[in-house]
Amino acid sequence: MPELPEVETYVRDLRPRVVGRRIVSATLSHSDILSGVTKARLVKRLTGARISDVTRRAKHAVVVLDNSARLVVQPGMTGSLMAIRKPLPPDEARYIVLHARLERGTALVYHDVRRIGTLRLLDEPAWERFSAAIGPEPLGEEWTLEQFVATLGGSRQAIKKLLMDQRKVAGVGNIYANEALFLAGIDPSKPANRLTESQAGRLRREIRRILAEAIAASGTTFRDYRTGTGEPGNFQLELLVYGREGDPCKACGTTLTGTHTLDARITVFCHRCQR
DNA sequence: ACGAGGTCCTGCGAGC
DNA sequence: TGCTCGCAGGACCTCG
Repeated sequence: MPELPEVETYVRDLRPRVVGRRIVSATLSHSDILSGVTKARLVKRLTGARISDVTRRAKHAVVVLDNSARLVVQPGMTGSLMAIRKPLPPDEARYIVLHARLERGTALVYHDVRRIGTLRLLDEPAWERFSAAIGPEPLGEEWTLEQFVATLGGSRQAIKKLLMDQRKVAGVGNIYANEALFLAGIDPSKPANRLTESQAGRLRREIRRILAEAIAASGTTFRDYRTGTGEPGNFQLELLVYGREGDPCKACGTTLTGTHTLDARITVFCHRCQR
C-alpha cells in the first residue's frame, strides 16, 4: 500500500520519463475516483497540457502541468502510477483508470484495482490550500523535534493513530508506523502526550531512518505495489513486525501480537520490547 | 478531543 | 465446482 516511500519511488521513476512531454490524449475509465472534478473537465485540462514536473507531497504524487493545473494522485491502497512504453497485458490493462498518452510513445497510466485512490485536479490556489492542510514532511527540515514534541503534547490519541494522521505528520501509513514504533521501542497504544522527550526523539529518528531506507529500497511490496517501472520494491525484506504477527520478535523472540483495536488497522508489536 | 463505526471498492481466501 | 461471506484498508464522515 503506497505510503511516502512508495509514492516517492513513483515520482523518481516517472520524472525522467514524462517531464517535458505533452499529453496527446487522456482516457478515464471510472469517474468514482475523482474528487472535486468531473471527468469532462479533467480530460479537457489534461489534453494538450505539457508536464512540467512530477513531485510528491505526503502520499500524493503531483503531476504539475504547464497550464497551471496539477493532477494530484493519491494511490490509496492499490493504486499505482506508471510510465509505460507498450500496452499492459489485458488482465492488467483492465484496471487502468486513467490513461494519458504522451508524445513520443510513452503513456502515463494510473492503475488501481480497488479504486480506493483519489484523483484531483487543482489550480494553484486550491493546491496551496490542500497542501497547507497536510502536516510537515517527515524527511524535510521543517519537521523538527520541537515541532514533533509540540504535536505529541497536544494529543491524548494513541501514538500510532497520531503518526498516521496526515495533518500531524505527512506520509506515514500503517506499515511504517508499525515499524518505526517497534524500532523506537514504544507501545503503539501509548497516548501521544505521555511519550517522554527521549522517546519522542528516538521515534522521530527512527521514522526518518526507516522512510529513507525504504526509499533507497524502492519501497515495500506487500501485495500489489509495484514501482513506476513495474518492478516490486525490496523493503518488505527488511520488515521487522508488519505482516509477522504470531512470529517471533527478531529482537527478543517473544511472539508478536497482532490486534485491530487501534482504528481497525492491523497493529503488530512486541509487548516485551515496546513499552 | 477522542473513540467507534460506517463508507467507498474489488480480489481473494475460507467455508459450505 | 460454485456460491456466499468477510476481510483488506487510507481518508473522510457522522455520532456519542
